[in-house]
Amino acid sequence: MARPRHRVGIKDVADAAGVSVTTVSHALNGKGRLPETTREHVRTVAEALGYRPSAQARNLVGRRTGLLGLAVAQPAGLPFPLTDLAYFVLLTNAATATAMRRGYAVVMAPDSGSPGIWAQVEVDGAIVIDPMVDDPLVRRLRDQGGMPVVTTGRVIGDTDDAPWVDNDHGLATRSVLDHLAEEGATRIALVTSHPDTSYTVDTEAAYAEWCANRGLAPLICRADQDLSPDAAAKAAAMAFDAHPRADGVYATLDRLALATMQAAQARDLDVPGSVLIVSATDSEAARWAHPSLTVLDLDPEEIGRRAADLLVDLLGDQAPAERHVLVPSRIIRRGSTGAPGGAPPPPAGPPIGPASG
Amino acid sequence: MARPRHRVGIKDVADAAGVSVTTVSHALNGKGRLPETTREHVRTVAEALGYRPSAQARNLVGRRTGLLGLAVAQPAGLPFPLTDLAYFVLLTNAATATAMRRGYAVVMAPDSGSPGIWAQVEVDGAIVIDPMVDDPLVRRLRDQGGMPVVTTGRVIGDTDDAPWVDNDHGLATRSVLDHLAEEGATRIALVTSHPDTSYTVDTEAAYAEWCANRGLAPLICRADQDLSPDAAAKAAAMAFDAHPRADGVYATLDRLALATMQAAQARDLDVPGSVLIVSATDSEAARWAHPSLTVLDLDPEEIGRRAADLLVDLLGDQAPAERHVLVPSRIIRRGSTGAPGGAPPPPAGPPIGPASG
DNA sequence: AACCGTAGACAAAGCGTTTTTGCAAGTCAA
DNA sequence: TTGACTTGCAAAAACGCTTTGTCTACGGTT
Repeated sequence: MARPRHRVGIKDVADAAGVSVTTVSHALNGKGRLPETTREHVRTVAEALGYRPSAQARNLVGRRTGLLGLAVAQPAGLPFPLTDLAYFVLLTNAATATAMRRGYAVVMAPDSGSPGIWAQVEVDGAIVIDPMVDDPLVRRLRDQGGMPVVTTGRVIGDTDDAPWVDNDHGLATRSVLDHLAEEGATRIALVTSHPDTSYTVDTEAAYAEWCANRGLAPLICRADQDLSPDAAAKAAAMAFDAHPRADGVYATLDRLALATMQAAQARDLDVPGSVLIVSATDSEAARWAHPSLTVLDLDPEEIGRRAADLLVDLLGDQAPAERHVLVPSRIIRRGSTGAPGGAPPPPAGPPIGPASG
Repeated sequence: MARPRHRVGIKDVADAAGVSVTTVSHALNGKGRLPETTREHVRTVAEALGYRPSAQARNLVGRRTGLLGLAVAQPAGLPFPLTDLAYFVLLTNAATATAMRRGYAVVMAPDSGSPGIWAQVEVDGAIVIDPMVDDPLVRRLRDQGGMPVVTTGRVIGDTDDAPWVDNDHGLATRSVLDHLAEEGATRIALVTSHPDTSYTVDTEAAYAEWCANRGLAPLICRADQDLSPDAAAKAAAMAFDAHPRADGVYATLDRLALATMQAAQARDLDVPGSVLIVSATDSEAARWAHPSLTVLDLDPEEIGRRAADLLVDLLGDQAPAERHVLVPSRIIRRGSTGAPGGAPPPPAGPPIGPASG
């Protein structure tokens, strides 16, 4: 009751339970040899006292930091990641929550150049979002004490057993293309950025194969590296200045899809009347566009959760169930492929990819 | 050379320098009574050995966690903060970098309901972005061990000496309104969200006063709490369905400004020909819109930096220079107020607000 | 009866720092 | 010359946990 401000430590629990600190530690951590009765007793007392072990002390003895790094790969010079911000925020929040539940705090920072923030702070492991081909940040982090690094999206050029979490972009691409075809598109273009991440590579490959299977000529419009509005507009224009022009477009980023829509409308092509458009990422802007954009829901939250789980597994004693995780995605049909435009988002389609869990 | 894998600790430095660990600690931390020569010597040796003190051990003895919380106030139920994502990401990155430079890691999480993640993780202090009136999260954090909490934007209803970092939204509002008037607007409406954060309150107040000073009737269009596209559209519509209708609009959020532009264009009102629009926040979408939106650059990075600095000051021994920081903002003129539409963003106007630093 | 194995518990040794205390040697005033 | 400070450094005690090693009973074996 009149407890001193003194935070309750393992010693207090031991005293209250009439046992030694060793026993408390063992009981609470499932170590040592103790009868279940004692464990239960200690647990009860600890609970009653509101005991919460000090992360600092625990980390000190365990020679860990209790921190997980969360880095977003970021082309040099750009203030923003290329990844859509909403995607990134959802992923991040989910990863943070999961990591915390498992005893780790997440510290987040952009890549930002050579020495970088990541040389300063010590973390036990790291998650890198959307790494580039042969990503230097991933390499640096791995070198730095040989810590485990989980990537969301594969690192093209990496060894086979590097752990990752990803959507099945090949499968997703095929189902988007099927959807466009079903809705009547006969000449489908791919508007994408430079293929330097696994999802762009996978998407291009799946697109090329899909076209080949149907005897169609592929039309790939790549935007310049920097993804400026101009670059996006130029890439989008390619789809409509081609002969015959595209009547369906799959864009790998919402901003590319929006640029495509602008390009179409500038040419008096009605969306979805004359052109169907699908974006691979969802965003505020995609929902607000006129018409609203049909998108792929990549379930960034699940990606974040699984990445954090995988990383923590890797840090623990037992090996993780699987070093590679595929997260299913699904199409959200909106106005740009003819779904009835309206306020409440229409129900999502069936999941694409392996079942979750 | 053939050092064992053993990470270099304070003991190693002491041995190499031929002094005790006490001396090393004192020398490196500027404590104790040591001649400058000894300090210098120790520093040199430590540097040569690449010594980096263990944050865990340091925190353990200092009874701190070395963690700063970064929470974004988030209306219940919404997956996203109301704050623009880009604003939020820039602020966050800057705060993280600053905190790290000063020895703290930043863990970020959304508010997310009552018990919340913040009851789990222990932090030494926290930054809350854009708190609401009488924000419950701020209250909970303060109660929780009496930790210092810095807010970006004031908590309406808070005591006077609660520390905060903010833009001078009153000043900013006046300069936006002046800008609109200069460009020819005679009837300027304010499109805003419900006044439950300090910046909306300040903006409404400044707007009302500005109108009163000129004998103009104010026209405030408030969107519903949830800020859905529909709510935004409805608020925007008010500005043009009023009689006489608005020929200038200041919107307190980029999505409101975009909705306003859509509403105008739906009524065949040319922007900027017949209606001028300014948004209080910048974003990807604002830059991409047609015409691109004139916005206020709130300098979220500076806000993040100053908030982190203020919080760390508060945690340290010495009191911070000032408990309240005003960060200057500036207008970025773009197409929606008649700036020549084009690729390179036009040079920014003069700063609004007190000089930085 | 002497021996062994084991279940149950605990004391004590760290983990890598900071901080407190102590203690020589040197400096200065009386 | 003597006490009273000061200076420069080190030994040792935390900080709050985990882990290792040890010790005592006690039942079962030879």
